Parts: sequence; C-alpha cells; structure tokens
Amino acid sequence: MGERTFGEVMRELRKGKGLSQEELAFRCGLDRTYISLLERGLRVPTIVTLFKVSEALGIRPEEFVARMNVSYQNGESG
Amino acid sequence: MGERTFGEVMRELRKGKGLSQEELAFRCGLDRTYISLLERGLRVPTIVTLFKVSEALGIRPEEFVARMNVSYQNGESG
DNA sequence: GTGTGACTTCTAGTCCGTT
DNA sequence: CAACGGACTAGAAGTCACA
Repeated sequence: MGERTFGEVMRELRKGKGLSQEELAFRCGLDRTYISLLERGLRVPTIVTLFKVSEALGIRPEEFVARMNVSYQNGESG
Repeated sequence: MGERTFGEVMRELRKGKGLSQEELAFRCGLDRTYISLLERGLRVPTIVTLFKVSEALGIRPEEFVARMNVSYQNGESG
C-alpha cells in the first residue's frame, strides 16, 4: 500500500499547485508527453530531471525525494 | 566554489566509510568503472541509481540529495 | 585501487498525431 | 486537458582492456 513513486509525488504536487501537465512541462523545459509518462511511472527520471521538476514545483529536491518510498514501480503481482 | 555534484557527495561518503570503489560497486550491484564515471561527473544517474548508491552507503536518498548543490556539473570555463 | 576510451544495449526525453 | 501510440535522437547503463 501507498507505494509513492516519483510520478505519484509529482502528480500530487502538480495538482496541489493547480497546474496542468502542459504548464508544468513548460516550466520544466520538458515535453508534455514526457510529464505524462513520468506520472504514470513509465519513465525513470535522471537526477537532473528531479531537480528541474522540483524547482518548477517550488519544492526542494530533497523534500521531493523524502516524499517517495520507492525509486521505481514495483511490479507487485498477485 | 564548492559545487557539490552527485559524484562529489558520493566520493566523500564512500571515503568516509573507508570503502574502495570496488567495494561500493559490489554493494550497489554496479560496475566498478561505472562508479568511477559517476564520481568524476561523467554520467548523470537516474533516481534508481541514486537509491541504490544511497542504500549501499547507509544514507537516506533525501539526505544524499540534501548534500548536493547542483544536479549536474557546471562546465564553468575561465 | 583508480582513470579512461571505446563500445553495445537500453531508455530518457522529443515530436507528431489521435482518442 | 490527459492517455496513448509510433518513430525518432540524445544520452544513461553497463562492460572491457589497458594504462
């Protein structure tokens, strides 16, 4: 329960700021479709992307990471 | 001055634990030469690598990130 | 014990378009 | 406004031989 991936944290933070994926993408200098991929856990960001997204969301990277449980989607089956 | 990249932090932490690159590599399940690349700032890790290295060094990922100033080597040329 | 270049495989990240 | 697909380019992951 409550596996908090990068994407989950990002989505919550983004919605908390009332931003669309497009808006966030623009602020990060990233592609809109890539933001979507990240939120759905289909891509693993580099730390550069972590820093960019954190800054765009007005949160420190270490705080962002502190909200995560796992670095990657655990394919928990069964 | 004092630009603290991922690699710099990793090297300090590693030495602080009295580990060789080989030992750390083994603990991370990564290649020895890849650790070397990271320490010299020639690779930008994904957050999965951040988590692996942090665990191997006995530090929380958020603490690791907190010790960094920058996400990537600034090619500051004089 | 570490640095380095060369290399292959894989994936981060983009762009275009559709639903 | 977001999910999703395909095709693509840049660069990370991972390994080796040799200094």
